[in-house]
Amino acid sequence: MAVSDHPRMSDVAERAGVSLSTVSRALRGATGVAPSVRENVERAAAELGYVVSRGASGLVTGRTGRIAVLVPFLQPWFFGVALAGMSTEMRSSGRDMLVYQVGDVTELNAYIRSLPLRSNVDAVIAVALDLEEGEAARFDEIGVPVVFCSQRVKDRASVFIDNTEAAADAARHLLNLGHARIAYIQSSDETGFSWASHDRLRGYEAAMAEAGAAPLVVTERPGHEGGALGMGRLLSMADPPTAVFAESDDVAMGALQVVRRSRLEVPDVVSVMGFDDSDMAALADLTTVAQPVFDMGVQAARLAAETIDASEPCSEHVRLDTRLVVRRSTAVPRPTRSLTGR
Amino acid sequence: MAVSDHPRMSDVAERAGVSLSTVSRALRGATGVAPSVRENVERAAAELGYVVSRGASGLVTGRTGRIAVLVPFLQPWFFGVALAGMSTEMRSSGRDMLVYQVGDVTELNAYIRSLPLRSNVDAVIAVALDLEEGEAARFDEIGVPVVFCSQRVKDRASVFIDNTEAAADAARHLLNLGHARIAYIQSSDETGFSWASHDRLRGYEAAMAEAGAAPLVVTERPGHEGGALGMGRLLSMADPPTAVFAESDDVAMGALQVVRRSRLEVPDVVSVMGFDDSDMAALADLTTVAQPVFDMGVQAARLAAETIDASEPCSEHVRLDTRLVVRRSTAVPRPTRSLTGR
DNA sequence: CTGTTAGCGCGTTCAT
DNA sequence: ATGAACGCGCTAACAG
Repeated sequence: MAVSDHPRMSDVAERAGVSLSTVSRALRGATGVAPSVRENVERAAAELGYVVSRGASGLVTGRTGRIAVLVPFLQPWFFGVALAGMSTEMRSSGRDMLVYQVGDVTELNAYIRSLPLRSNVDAVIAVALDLEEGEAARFDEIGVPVVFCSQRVKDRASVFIDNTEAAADAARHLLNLGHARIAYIQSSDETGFSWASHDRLRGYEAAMAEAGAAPLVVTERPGHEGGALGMGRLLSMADPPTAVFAESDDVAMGALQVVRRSRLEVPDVVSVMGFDDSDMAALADLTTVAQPVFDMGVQAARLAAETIDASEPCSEHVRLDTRLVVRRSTAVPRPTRSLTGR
Repeated sequence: MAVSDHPRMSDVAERAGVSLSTVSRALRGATGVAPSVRENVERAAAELGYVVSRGASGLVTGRTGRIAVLVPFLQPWFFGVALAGMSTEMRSSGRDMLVYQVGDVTELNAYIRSLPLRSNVDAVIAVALDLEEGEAARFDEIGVPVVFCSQRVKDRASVFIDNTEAAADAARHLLNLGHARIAYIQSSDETGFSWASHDRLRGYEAAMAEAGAAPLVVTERPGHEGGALGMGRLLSMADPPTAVFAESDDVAMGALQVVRRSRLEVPDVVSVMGFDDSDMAALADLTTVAQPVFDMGVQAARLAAETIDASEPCSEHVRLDTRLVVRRSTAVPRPTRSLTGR
């Protein structure tokens, strides 16, 4: 197979009338190159449409200029936003972003091992992989620094929010509005609960306990389908809750759908609160907890870049703030216990 | 700077008790390696956690095993799904996916040139970049085969749907239901219209003309905000339309929001049709045109892989089918011209 | 400030 | 079926 006919550094050198190493220095922005020469070289490179081969330079420097991002899914809003943040940060630091959809966490181990990471990327960012306490060790054998995004991992570089505190704030908001019967809808699949969900539940429970209110938790499948099912169960209880706090906006949307199809009014009959502030939340006028997903991506990429530049393991923890976004899906509770208030 | 301490191929060779070239052959699945030896080598590599350095092998083969994907945005549903399709296909063909968010198309040219594509990736997939007729030529100078996804480009490998025909089908569905006053909401920003939007408009117009109905087009900013504004304008007309066809689900969602906030019933008062079948559509019970976005990603990645393997330019066109997904946002028109029908 | 030289890790001849 | 030697394009250390 013939080697591709791309221009090489020697072509640029010839055109600029200098030596190979001068081109290398000039293009790399290294010091010790006369400004006029540098300009010449850059022009020659541009005219040839030349770009350095990262493969060749990485062979020497031991750096690839690439960061791998591992996501469980690509489709949900959350990952698109996080990737956008990372992309922005990596663009400014001149690094490239490799994206791998790892899918089911149960096959995570095997998949990670099959990935060409070691000596092919400088760092890995693992996004919302919901690892168990010890599972982070799986990343040790890939021989590349890892930054965790949207999950706090002990003694590892990670970027995260305080799900527990944020959920407690959200629950308190409902309590402060005067709600006493507040349900929490959480989701669970074959893999079990996500850590985020787990932490949010704890925050909800803490706030309820603090207020002397009895917790009411329903568990359904993930996504808006689960939200619809959960709300269905709540609406068929003897004493339906006046407010529902869903684990995520997606779950909340399912809950809202059921309420609206039943022609019950939100928030008159039942208040609904979500978590995420995804793009759907604004559309649906959903009160929710906003988490800075884009910024989490930025910070994760920044942490990765720092780790690479420092060439030593980093275990910095970056906790980002959440904020309650109050919209029209929450209000003071209905006065009576009848669903329609009539 | 010390070279990283990853295991090299020679380490595997030593451990397996064979030579370097045998390891290379075994790991690459080349012929001419005794089965027992191959097994030994693979075990040794696994034990060492060794993976081939693509940089080094690419230096020899001229192939990087990487495909770059260029997207204007990362956040919208569409791109996540398309990337998921590509990711799936690339995983099965053992290639890695580099993702670049190119952002504003106006700076596309400069950005593409700054990207380390030539001799760093084997192919480029450009997703929904909305290029003008001649703009595709910008990709020529990067010296890498390009596949266009979600845009038809003359004489270039591309994967796309027939937006015009799909939109005509959608409009015909509304006409067949008995609607005569059907509006189309399109979006436009500083960059102008997208090609998809443009093509859909043509389909709508053709279907309307065919039925002898007068077209009614409103143009607003992109996204659900534009949909809300557009619907506002339609609802304040002397003779509001009985059906609205939005350029996209996102726009349709904005339109739906306005209708619902006005306490007008969908589809009793006004039918609403979208385009995309995004995840929101199902949630909102929105009738829409489904386009196979995931499959478009798969096909684009497949085309890219074929082009690479054939090592010659490919200009195959892959047209994928759309289908109308009828939900509860469309129905026969209200009997009277009053908005509430009373 | 610039040029010369020696490898980086691997795939591919060509021997054996 | 296996091994030895060469070079892919580039950077780094050194010499000038």
